[in-house]
Amino acid sequence: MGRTTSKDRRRLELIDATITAIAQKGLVATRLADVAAAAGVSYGVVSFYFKSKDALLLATLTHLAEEYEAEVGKALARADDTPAAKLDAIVETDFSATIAAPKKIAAWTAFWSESRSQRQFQKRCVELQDAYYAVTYALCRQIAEAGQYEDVDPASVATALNGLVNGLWVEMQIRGGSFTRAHGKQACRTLLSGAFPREFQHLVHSAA
Amino acid sequence: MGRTTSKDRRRLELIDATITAIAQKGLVATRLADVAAAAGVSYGVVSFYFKSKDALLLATLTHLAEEYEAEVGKALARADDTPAAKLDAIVETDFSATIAAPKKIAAWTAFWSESRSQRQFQKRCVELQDAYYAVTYALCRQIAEAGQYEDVDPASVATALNGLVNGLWVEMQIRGGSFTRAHGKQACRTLLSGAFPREFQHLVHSAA
Amino acid sequence: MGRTTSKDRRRLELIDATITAIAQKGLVATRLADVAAAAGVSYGVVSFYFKSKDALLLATLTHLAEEYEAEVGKALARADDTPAAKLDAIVETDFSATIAAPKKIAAWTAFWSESRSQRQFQKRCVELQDAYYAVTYALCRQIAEAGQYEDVDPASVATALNGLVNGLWVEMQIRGGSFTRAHGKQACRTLLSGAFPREFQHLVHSAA
Amino acid sequence: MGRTTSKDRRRLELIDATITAIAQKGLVATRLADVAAAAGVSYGVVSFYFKSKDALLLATLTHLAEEYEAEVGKALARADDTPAAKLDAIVETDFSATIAAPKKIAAWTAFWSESRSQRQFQKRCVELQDAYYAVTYALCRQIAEAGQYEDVDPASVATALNGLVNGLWVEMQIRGGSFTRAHGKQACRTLLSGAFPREFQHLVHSAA
DNA sequence: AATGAATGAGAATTCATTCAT
DNA sequence: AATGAATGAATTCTCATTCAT
Repeated sequence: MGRTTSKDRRRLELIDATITAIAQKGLVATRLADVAAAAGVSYGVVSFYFKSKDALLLATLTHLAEEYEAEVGKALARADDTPAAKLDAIVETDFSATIAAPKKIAAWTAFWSESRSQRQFQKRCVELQDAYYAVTYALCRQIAEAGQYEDVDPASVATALNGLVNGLWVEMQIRGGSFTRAHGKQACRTLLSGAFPREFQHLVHSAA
Repeated sequence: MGRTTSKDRRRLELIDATITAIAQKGLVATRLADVAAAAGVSYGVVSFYFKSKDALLLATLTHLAEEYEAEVGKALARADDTPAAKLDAIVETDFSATIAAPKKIAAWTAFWSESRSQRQFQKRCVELQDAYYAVTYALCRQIAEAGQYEDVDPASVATALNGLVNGLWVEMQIRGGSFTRAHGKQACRTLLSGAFPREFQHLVHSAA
Repeated sequence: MGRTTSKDRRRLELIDATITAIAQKGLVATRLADVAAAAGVSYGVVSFYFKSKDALLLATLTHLAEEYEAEVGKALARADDTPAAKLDAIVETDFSATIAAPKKIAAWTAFWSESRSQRQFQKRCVELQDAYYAVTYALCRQIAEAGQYEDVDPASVATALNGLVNGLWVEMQIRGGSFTRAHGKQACRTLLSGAFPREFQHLVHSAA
Repeated sequence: MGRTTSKDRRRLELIDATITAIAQKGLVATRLADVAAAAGVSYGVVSFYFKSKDALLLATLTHLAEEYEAEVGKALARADDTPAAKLDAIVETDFSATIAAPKKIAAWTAFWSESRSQRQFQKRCVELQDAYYAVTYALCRQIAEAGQYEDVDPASVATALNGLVNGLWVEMQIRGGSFTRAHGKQACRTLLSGAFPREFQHLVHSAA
C-alpha cells in the first residue's frame, strides 16, 4: 500500500533519463535510443513503459510540474509565517539545486518552446504558471497592504516575478555555468526590494 | 549600400517562412517541406538557397539577432537624450509589434532551448545577451549615478531587466494572445520604477 | 485411448483462440498477445505451449484438418448406404455449423492464401484436398456407373464439387452473414443435380 | 490528355511488384522492402508513391478489380451475341493467362482472407462479386428462358458459378502448377453443361 | 534557377522470443 | 506452471540530401 512499485521506479528512471538526454542533445536530437542509453536499459524498455515518444515527453513534463509544486509546498511549510518570508522561500526554491538543476531547466525551456504547437504541453505549462501567479500575487498583496505600499501594484509585481524567474532560467540555459543560481536569486531580490524595500532591502545587501 | 538582389530577397522569404513554420509546428516537427510550403515555393528551392537544414536554422537565428540589434539601434537614435528615455526606448522595442511578434518569439524560445546542445546557437544567443547587457548596464549606471541611487546596484538591475524580457517573452509564448505586449512592457516598468522611482514612476502610472 | 490431459486441453484452448484472433484481426495483424487475450490467459502461456508462432499456426491448421476429417468420417458412418446419400452427407458436413463456422472459414482462407509461400501449410492443405477428392470421386463414379450417366465425367464432377465448396466458403468469408450455410448447400446441390439429376433433383426442390 | 504519365507508370510498376511479392512470400511476410526489390527501385520510392503500406495494398486490390472488369468487358464485346457464348466468354476470361496468372490468384486469395478484418478490402471484394453475379445471373436467366429449362433455377446456377470460379482459383493457389487453368475451365463447363446441357454439352466434350 | 522525384540513412514502433521470479 | 518484464531484431515511416530534367 503506497510503497513505490518496481514499475513506478522504472518509469521515474526513464523520465530522469529523458531529462538528461534533452539537456545533452536538445529536444530535436533526442531519440528514444538516447533515453534508453541514459537510463542504462535496452531499447525496448522505453516503448514498453511509454506508449509513444509523445507520451514519454508528456509524462516528463508532468513529473517536472509535480516535483516543482511539491518543492514549493515544502518550502512554504518550512518558512516563517510572514508574507515576505514565504515569497522569499519561493524564490529560494526557484533557484534551489533540486529545481534549478541545469538539466531540468533545459527540459523546461524545451517544453516552453514546443508548447505553442503541442496543446498538451501548453496546458500543463499554463496550469503551473497560473498556480505560481496565484500564490505570489496573494503574498504580494498581503505585503503591499500590510506595508502600505500605495504606489505598488501587487499584480504587476507578481507578473514580473513570474516572468523574471522564467527569464533567469533562460539565462542559465543559454549561458551555462557562468550564470549561477545565486545570480538568479540576486536578480529576483532586486525586483522585490525595489517593490517592497522595507521587507527585502536587507536580503539584497546580505546576498551581495 | 548594394541594392537588395533577387537572391537576398528569396533568402529572406525562406527565413521568414522558417520562423512561420517553427511557430506553427514547433522546431521538432518543422521539416524543410513545411518551410517550402510556408514560403509558397517548391521543395527544391530551400536546398538551393541553403546548404543544409542546419544552415537555414543558423541563418534564421542570425537574421533575428541582426534585426533585433537594428531595431534597438533605431530606437536609441530616436529617443530623447537621457539615460531613462533610452532605457525605456529599449523596453518599447522589446515589446514592439515587429520584435515581439508571436512567431518570432516562438523562434527565439526554440533557439534558446536548443542552444545548450548547439554550440553555434549558443554563441549567437550569448552575443546578443552580452550586447543587451552592456547597453542596459551603462544606462542603469548613468541613472544611478545621476540620481544618487546609492542602494541600487545597476548591474543587478540590468541583469534583472535582461532576464525579465526573456521571461516575459516566454510568458507570451506559453499563454498565447492572453499575455500581451502591453502586459510585458508594464512588468518591465514595474522593475525599473522599483529601482529608479523618480525616473520611471510616471510610466507605470501612465500605463496603468 | 489416453484421456485428455490438462496440457492437451490448454493446447486446444490456445488453438481455438488462434482461430478466433485470425477471424477478428486477420492473419497479418494477429499477434501472440491477441491469441493470449482471446484465450484469457497471460502472455507467456502461449510461448510455453508452443515453441514458436509458426508452430502455433501449423498446429492450428493441423487441428482444423483433423477435425474436418473426423466430422466427415462421422457423417459417412451415419449416412444411408447409397453413394448419393453419402455424397450429400459430405456436403451437409461441409456446411454444418461446426465445420463452416465463420471463424474457421476465416482461418482456412488465411492458410490457403499463405500456402503458396509456406511449404508446410501447402502440404496439409493438399493432403486434405486429395482425401476429399478421393472420396467424392469414388462416390461420383459409383453414381455414374449405377445410373448409367454416360455423358458425365465423374472426375470433373468431383473436381467441381471440391472447388465449389472452397469457393462458397470464400463467398461466406467475403460476404459475412449475408451468404449463409444454407445458400452454400443449395449451390452444391445445383451442381450435383445437374450432373446426376435422378439422384439429386429432389434435394434441390426440397431446399428451394 | 489521357496518356500514361510517368507517375502513373511508376504506380503500376509498384502495384505489380506488390503482387509479385505477395505471390512469392505471402501477405504476412511481404515487406515494403520486398516490394521495392521486386520493382527494382529504392526503398523510399514505395513510401513516396503510397502513403502507407495499407494504401499500397488497397491500390493493389483496386487495380486487380479494375483489370478484371476491363477484361470481362472486352471478352463480352468480342463474344458471339448469344447468352451461352457470352457466359462462356466470361469463364474463358476467368481462366485466361492474364486474369488467372498464378501471382494474381495469390493476391486475390490474400485479399479474400483479410477481407473479414479489413473493411475496405471487403467492400471492394463484395462489389466485384456483386457485379459478376449480376452479369452471370442475367445470362443464365436468358438461357433458361430461351431453352425452357423449367427445373433450373438461374440464380442458383449463377451463385454456383461465382463460387466455383473462386474455389478453383483456390485450388490453383494451393496446388500450384498441377492444377491448371484448363482444369478450371473444364470444371466450370461441367457445372454449366449440367444446368444447360443443350448449350454447353459440346464444350465439355471438345475440351475433354 | 527551379522543380520535384529518387535515394537511403535514421528514427519510432512493433512484437516474437527469452528469462527471472 | 504461470507470469509478464526485458530484449533487440525487424519493419514501417520519415525526411534531409542529391540529382536529373
